[in-house]
Amino acid sequence: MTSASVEANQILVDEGEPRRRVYTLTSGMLRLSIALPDGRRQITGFLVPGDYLGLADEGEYSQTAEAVVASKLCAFPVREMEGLQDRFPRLKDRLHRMTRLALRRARDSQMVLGRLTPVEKLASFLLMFSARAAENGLPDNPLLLPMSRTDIADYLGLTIETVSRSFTKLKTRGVIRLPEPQIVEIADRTALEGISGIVLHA
Amino acid sequence: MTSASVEANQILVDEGEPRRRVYTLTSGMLRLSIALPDGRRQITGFLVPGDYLGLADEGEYSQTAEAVVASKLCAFPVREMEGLQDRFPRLKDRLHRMTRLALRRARDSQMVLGRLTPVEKLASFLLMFSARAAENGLPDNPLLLPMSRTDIADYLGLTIETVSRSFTKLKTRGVIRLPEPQIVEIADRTALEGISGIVLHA
DNA sequence: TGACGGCGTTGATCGCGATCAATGCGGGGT
DNA sequence: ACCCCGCATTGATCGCGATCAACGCCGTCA
Repeated sequence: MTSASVEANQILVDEGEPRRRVYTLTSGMLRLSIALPDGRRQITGFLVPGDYLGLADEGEYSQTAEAVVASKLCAFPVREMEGLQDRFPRLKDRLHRMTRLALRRARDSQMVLGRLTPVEKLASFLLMFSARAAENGLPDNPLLLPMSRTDIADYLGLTIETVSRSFTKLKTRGVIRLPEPQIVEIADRTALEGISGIVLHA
Repeated sequence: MTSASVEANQILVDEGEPRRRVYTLTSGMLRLSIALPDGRRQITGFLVPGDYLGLADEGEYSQTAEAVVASKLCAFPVREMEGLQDRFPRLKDRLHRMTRLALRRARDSQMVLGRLTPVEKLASFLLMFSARAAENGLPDNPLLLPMSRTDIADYLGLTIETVSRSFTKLKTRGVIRLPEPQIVEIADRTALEGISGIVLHA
């Protein structure tokens, strides 16, 4: 078990690279993405402290992991992991539980990507992020979004312009305030929940 | 352990219902879906024999499972499952492995939903289905699609009209043939792969 | 046998989100 | 101080996919 740290926008693991380690994020934030040959990109999720990286993969990583902000991690060589899991069944259960949670979140994301309108997508994104911030003991109302508009767009299947316009719509409706582009104040959580129309797995 | 069977379009488990059993599909096909209050629906996946139902959930089912065609399953009460997993570590590993595969597939689906065009979506859907049919020892070239256009639309985040037009486009380009709406003959697999632009987890 | 209803396809039109473009703002470097 | 450059926002326009609508086909049932 070794520790690792990455700076903002640095790549930690690359899609297709052999899966040698599993990581736990201890601080910061990562984004996981898949890219198409022509440059289109889909962000499949953001990792916050306590989340794992590389759990579901087999053979090689199926996603690229980059730091959104400077981050620290613990790295476990996959060989050691197997031994560890045998010696500590509780660890094995924990990893399995985290994988199942990741799957429930991915299913939520399928719903968001496939069937919500841009404003609904953004509303559900903000609520999910607020819930996850609260879970990590971070402020959940003046909410800090460390990622760029481009990242949000690539997560929600939109363009940055549409993301920006959706922020403006929520602001105009009085549902949120945006003192700074990265700081979201949820003015009316109930309204936001009504707009999102969906309850996501925290 | 008991067995169960459902007829076409019959609901097996409903979103929100307490999770009392885990199932394995032994024959037929299921669709898993999430619904919004206003009726919008997202199909998150199709289950083929060998797949499990309810693995990722905790407390209650997060998705509705319906039969696409008449199907048979084995049902395991979750209580027994825990005991079984302790007595048969191989079973536990198998369930974990299936969950991880389901997660990789869900991530692929996020990419498809968020960033592909309708024709690309359909191409990748057909390739994935062909691969899974082959895995199950079913014919993978004159490919049988047991689900309706509505199901395909709700899986790909499109309308039935757009799905139908995308079929027509692939047909016009000579990539597939459609002797019947439910039978797809892949005339040029390489071209289809080029259109899809993505390699999905089988 | 004819009427009906479900399903898939095709056509016509609309409107939302993508695209193209310009502007503003703030931070960093020389 | 100045000039960039990256990022977010806003405006103008385009075009793709949704929507509205009609039709054909093939079951089932009386």
